[in-house]
Amino acid sequence: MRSRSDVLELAILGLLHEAPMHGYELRKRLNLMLGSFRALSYGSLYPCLKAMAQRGLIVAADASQTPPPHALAGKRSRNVYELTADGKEHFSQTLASSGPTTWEDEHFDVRFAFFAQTDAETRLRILEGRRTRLAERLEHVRQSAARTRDRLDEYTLELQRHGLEQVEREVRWLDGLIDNERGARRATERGDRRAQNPEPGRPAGTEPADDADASQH
Amino acid sequence: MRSRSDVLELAILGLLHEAPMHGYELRKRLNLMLGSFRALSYGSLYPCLKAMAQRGLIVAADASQTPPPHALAGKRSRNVYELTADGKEHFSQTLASSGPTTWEDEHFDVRFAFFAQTDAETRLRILEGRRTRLAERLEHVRQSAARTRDRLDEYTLELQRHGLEQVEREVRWLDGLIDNERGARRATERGDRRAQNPEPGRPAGTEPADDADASQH
DNA sequence: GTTAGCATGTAAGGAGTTACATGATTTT
DNA sequence: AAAATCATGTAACTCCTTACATGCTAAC
Repeated sequence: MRSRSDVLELAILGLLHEAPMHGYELRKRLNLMLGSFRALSYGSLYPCLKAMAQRGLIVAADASQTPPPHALAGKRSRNVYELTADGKEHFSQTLASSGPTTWEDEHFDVRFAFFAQTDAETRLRILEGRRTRLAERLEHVRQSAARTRDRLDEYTLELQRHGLEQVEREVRWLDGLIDNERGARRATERGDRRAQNPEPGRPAGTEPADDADASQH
Repeated sequence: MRSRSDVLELAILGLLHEAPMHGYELRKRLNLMLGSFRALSYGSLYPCLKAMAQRGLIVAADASQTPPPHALAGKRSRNVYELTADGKEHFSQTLASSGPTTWEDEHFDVRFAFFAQTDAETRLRILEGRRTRLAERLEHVRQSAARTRDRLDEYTLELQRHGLEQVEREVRWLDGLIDNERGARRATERGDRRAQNPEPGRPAGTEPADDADASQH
């Protein structure tokens, strides 16, 4: 019963799968990957790397191997990590899983970020799971909102409305993605070569002209 | 240097300010209030109540005072809490503050939930602070996205695009609210009696017919 | 009368942050 | 040579969750 925050671990495995990296850089990529904010601290990252190295998922290759731009002799700083065979194995096994924890808030983003390396069936199962999860929430919130509506002031009401709208939007986003995946799958089953690369693209109903206001910075 | 999660404390103060309550009910209201998910556990709530009672912000009035529906004699369960004078004082002082922590993610929602009891100037300052905060994020993410765009696969790109869009939407929501507050303030300054109650309403550009798709469950 | 839900609490532990301590490299 | 930024790490502490332990009340 592995605790439910192998999230960080999975993210690290995934990034190191693309290319070896040292902690500092890893952190920046990590912060970008997940919606992008909530800067992960070194106090989290380094201990995690250490533990993963001990478990044999990654190894710290001394910087002597790959001399960085401005000649950095094999002194001692810059621990460049890379995946071991075990690490690769663990990564792909995790990517193949699609249990209920997969579509929880924190997990979902990371799993989605590695969809390009996830097989189509798993992708679909995760998207559908997430969609169901959000729809449940929506229903729950709607009902309790209906029960308490008249007792609330306008600001609280507006907050609730806005929260609801955000989740609704999220559900529609998932709907678009699911449609795309289904389309790609049907095309593949029919042997349509052109659909080999799923192209998540923009889900239906999301106009690219959307940031007209925001682009005026 | 009060730790930055008086969030829970503030929320409790606010709810008890409306009406005395026991922990179990408090928890339900609490979970509704903030976007509505991430159920707060008893393991958090009860110790917090205890600590607040010790600090003299709230008192546990024995259930004997308000006998619930089906006659629950003053046995021992149902600790109904209410604010003390100190608690009320602390609450209104906190509501009057508008420091930088105010517009951080977790704080903001709670502060907004109590806007009806916050004076107009503070409301505006918090909204503007939050807006600036989000705009900074947006800028930061946009730039690092632009730097890494070509190296990313389509799913990661879509995730980034979606994240960006969400924040943009949030900014527009705030813009609407700020406009409303400014309008209400100008009206009040001119002595316009009709604008006494700010009516946050729906910010411009947010159609109520929005959940047409979602209501088909 | 037994199951389900209301109600309160505690102990252990997970996950992450802040603050500190250190040193190398690059820029000014 | 000073300042900024890259880079790594540790220790203490915070906040919260899970799991446990307990007992009352309502419904079937």
